[in-house]
Amino acid sequence: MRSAKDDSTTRARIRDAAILLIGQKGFAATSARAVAAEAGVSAGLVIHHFGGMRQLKTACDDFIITEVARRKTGMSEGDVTASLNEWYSDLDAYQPWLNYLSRLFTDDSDAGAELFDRIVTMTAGMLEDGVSSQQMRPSTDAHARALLLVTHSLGTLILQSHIARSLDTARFSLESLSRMGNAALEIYTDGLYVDSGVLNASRDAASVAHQHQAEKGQGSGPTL
Amino acid sequence: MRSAKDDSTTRARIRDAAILLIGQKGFAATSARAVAAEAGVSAGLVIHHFGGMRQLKTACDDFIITEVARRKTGMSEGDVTASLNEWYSDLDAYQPWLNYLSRLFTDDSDAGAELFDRIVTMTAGMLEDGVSSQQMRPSTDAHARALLLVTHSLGTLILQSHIARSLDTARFSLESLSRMGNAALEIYTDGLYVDSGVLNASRDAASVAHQHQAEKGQGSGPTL
DNA sequence: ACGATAACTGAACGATCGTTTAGTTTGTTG
DNA sequence: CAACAAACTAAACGATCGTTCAGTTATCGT
Repeated sequence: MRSAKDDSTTRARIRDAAILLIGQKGFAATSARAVAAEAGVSAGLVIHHFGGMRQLKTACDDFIITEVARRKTGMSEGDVTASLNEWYSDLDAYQPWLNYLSRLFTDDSDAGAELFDRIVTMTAGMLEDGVSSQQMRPSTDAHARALLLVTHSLGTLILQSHIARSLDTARFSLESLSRMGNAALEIYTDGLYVDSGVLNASRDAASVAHQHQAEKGQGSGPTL
Repeated sequence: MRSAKDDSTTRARIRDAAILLIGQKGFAATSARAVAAEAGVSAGLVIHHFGGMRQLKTACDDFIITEVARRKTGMSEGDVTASLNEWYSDLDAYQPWLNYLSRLFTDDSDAGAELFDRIVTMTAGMLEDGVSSQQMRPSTDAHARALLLVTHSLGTLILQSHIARSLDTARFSLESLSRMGNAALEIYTDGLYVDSGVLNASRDAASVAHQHQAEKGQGSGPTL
């Protein structure tokens, strides 16, 4: 169930300790000494192996990004969604990685930006396939739709602690994943509104060339 | 266009400087001296007015939460969504507050948790109203649906920098808000899938009592 | 005008930060 | 076993952290 790169070298232990702590507290709140203690080594060794805290951070970024883009079996090598599903299926083992991944998108690093864009591109491709195979409805703004779906997915990743608390389950529990997934599928299948009143109102408002910005904002209602 | 609490006391200047910097870099990466420099005062004065950095943080939390729950005109006093729409309509002025708000939800503070739960409760009420007035479709899991919509909304808030980059606009630009809002309304109105095949498959998989967790994960497809 | 009170500064304190350095242990290779 | 390289530790360095403190400036009621 573990990854093939499960090496037990000291360097790997330090890297894993850093991923754990950065995922929990964030990079700025993670000291070299704390990483060393977690890995059971001295502080100097952390710097000796990575050259510095900044390099350790990028090493962790690279590791996580490589892992998120890797699939053991079959599939195309860049399938990020499949990787995340695999991670979701063995939550205890992968939770530190999921935590780190969240941080990657919220402290706006270059690595996080590249990964985000790659996921958007991949999602756009999946939507294209879905539309051309007539399983999904086309959008008037395919790029925005892909971006929206990625935002929704990563939003549930980043806000996992709030979701778990609100549902009174553990983080990334099967129950919360199932309930949130079904709620999403309901909307993705039947929509939320019974008719297209709100959508039309929004399009009308937009075509009047936003005289009053506030109006459009209010019109979006639950969209926020 | 400014808030009524636009006081120019030194204490308020320090608090605003802290909100700006914490919103930009995060609390752990914001020093008392940096806040002091931004406010144009000495470092000691920051501590003198707030008693310490931790108290300054909670003062900022309280300020933001009070502001987000406050409406100048008319509406019920706890309307968070309306406040956010107001903020969205004057983006240059409110951007520091939006940044700080994002941090509130990502460094899992108690204040952020309380605000999140309040937004969920409020959204659940809006959904109830929408259903009972026959404007929205009912859900088999109303709580999960409210939680999902809040997650989506706050996701677009937290991931704003990625959204702006992907759309090649400024953060919280009108163009990006409009495109993302319409993409969301499309899905909320017509759904994403042309039929209920995926939804049914997911429900079938769930009823088999998750023998293989991986299957359900895969079944959710673009839901991630 | 004057004492009291609050606002405010600049220097200093101890703690902790990332990093360096010197020296020790460990492992490999002849 | 000798010799060299890598792994590793403990101590120390300078920088910066939050906070304290002594002293100065401004504010204000009487």
